[in-house]
Amino acid sequence: MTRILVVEDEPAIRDMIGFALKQAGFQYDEAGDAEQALAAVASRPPDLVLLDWMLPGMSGADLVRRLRSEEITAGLPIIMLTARVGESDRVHGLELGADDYVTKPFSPRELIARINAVLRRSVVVTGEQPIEFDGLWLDPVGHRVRADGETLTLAPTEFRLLHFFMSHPDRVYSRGQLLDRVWGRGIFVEERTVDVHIRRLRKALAGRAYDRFIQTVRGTGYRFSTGH
Amino acid sequence: MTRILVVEDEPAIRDMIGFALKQAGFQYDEAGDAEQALAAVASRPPDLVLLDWMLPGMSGADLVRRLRSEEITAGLPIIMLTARVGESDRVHGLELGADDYVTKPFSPRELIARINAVLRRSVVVTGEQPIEFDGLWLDPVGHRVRADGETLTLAPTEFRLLHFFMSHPDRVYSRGQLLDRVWGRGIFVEERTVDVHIRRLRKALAGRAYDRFIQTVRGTGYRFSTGH
DNA sequence: CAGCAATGTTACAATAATGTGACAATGGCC
DNA sequence: GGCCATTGTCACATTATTGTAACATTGCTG
Repeated sequence: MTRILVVEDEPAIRDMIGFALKQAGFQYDEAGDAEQALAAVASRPPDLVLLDWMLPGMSGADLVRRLRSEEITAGLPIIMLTARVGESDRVHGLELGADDYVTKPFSPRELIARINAVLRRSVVVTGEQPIEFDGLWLDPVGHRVRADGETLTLAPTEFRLLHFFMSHPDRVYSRGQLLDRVWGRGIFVEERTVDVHIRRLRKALAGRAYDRFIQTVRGTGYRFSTGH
Repeated sequence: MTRILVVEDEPAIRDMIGFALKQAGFQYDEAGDAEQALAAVASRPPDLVLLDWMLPGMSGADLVRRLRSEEITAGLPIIMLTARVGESDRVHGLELGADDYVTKPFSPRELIARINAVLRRSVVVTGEQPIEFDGLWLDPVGHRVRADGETLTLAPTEFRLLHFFMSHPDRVYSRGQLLDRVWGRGIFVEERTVDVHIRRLRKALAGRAYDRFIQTVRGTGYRFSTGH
């Protein structure tokens, strides 16, 4: 499932975009300014960023520069949203490293078309590094998990769940939060579904006793931690 | 600073391109025909070549072939400029070894975007050295594949697919990404087409059990890897 | 320890993703 | 022009995944 981060301060436009994205089958997160955007990117790297040129505080251009300068986010596909029409601005945005831009006003159809085009172009995932905890190793790029060198087979949701946990260790997440961040916003499923997937993930990790990393916090949620 | 060689016989188009390139911060050289282009490449190798399909004398296609056949220029990123719209020409250009093509008329923005995309991609491009994994051997220049010394016959698409995979092992690629990078951008085919070609490639490799190198990652795409 | 809420566990049916074979269109080649 | 290889697409088969419900177990509170 493709996840898109929408950085836009106008709630009306944000909603419109959100609706279009949902229609098109994308998951998405929202950010009202550059700071929120950076936080969102850090906590859960999206597959693509839709970025308004005009933002309160740090401008869209600054944000692009910032994202491009960081190793991890350097390859993140970015589409700029801009009301400006001057060629110099366009070139400017592209020079900074945006992969494409869409001029307001735009139709949802156009937006989706651009997104698909850029996504197809983009060179795989955000240059994510493998993560390891005590011999439990996960490679986001290769989509692989190893326990003490032995490859494990995980179903897609199990993989995403483990990936999320390993990216955010030592933190408790409620079922609702997990649904939001692993399943995606706007996905409507029972909260107990999380329990079942936790169970499945634990089962998959149980062979080498790595299931102990997935811990239940009664009354709150679940946590990934190498400690007890 | 990135240097681009523009091979185009029409002075008007050349100027337009030159202006766009300058605006975008590229340096560039110009050539009016294939001979000038070869001379320019020899004297001052560019980072990328923008090449008109229709040239007086040696055609653009011939020039691509020529550049690809020379050791030093074999990996040079090439973008074709073409007025033709026929699907067969596109395939042709990409088969010959162009990295992308832009159909006239094009906007400066589009051109720059394509250039940036190709440049970003080409950084990772592996040379024209033969690649081998556990007895599966592929020669990009000779267009040859051997399994334990025995030559395999692959259809062109199968070969490109395998070549791409072997150049990027242990990474998962979505169907869309494979279409972009093996078929070429702007080629519009069903994503399921990838499945069929994967199947054909596996079949071709199955004799020596090398089909296990092509792995399905459910919900995501495919991966080439010698491991399981 | 009873009673209750939260979580673990299992089974299952619906759905989604992928594998597979066939076919028609296309273009190269003689 | 006729033959052949290649290719994209479809229809259908097969398999994996997923959400849910139902029941079991655990742990807490008084």
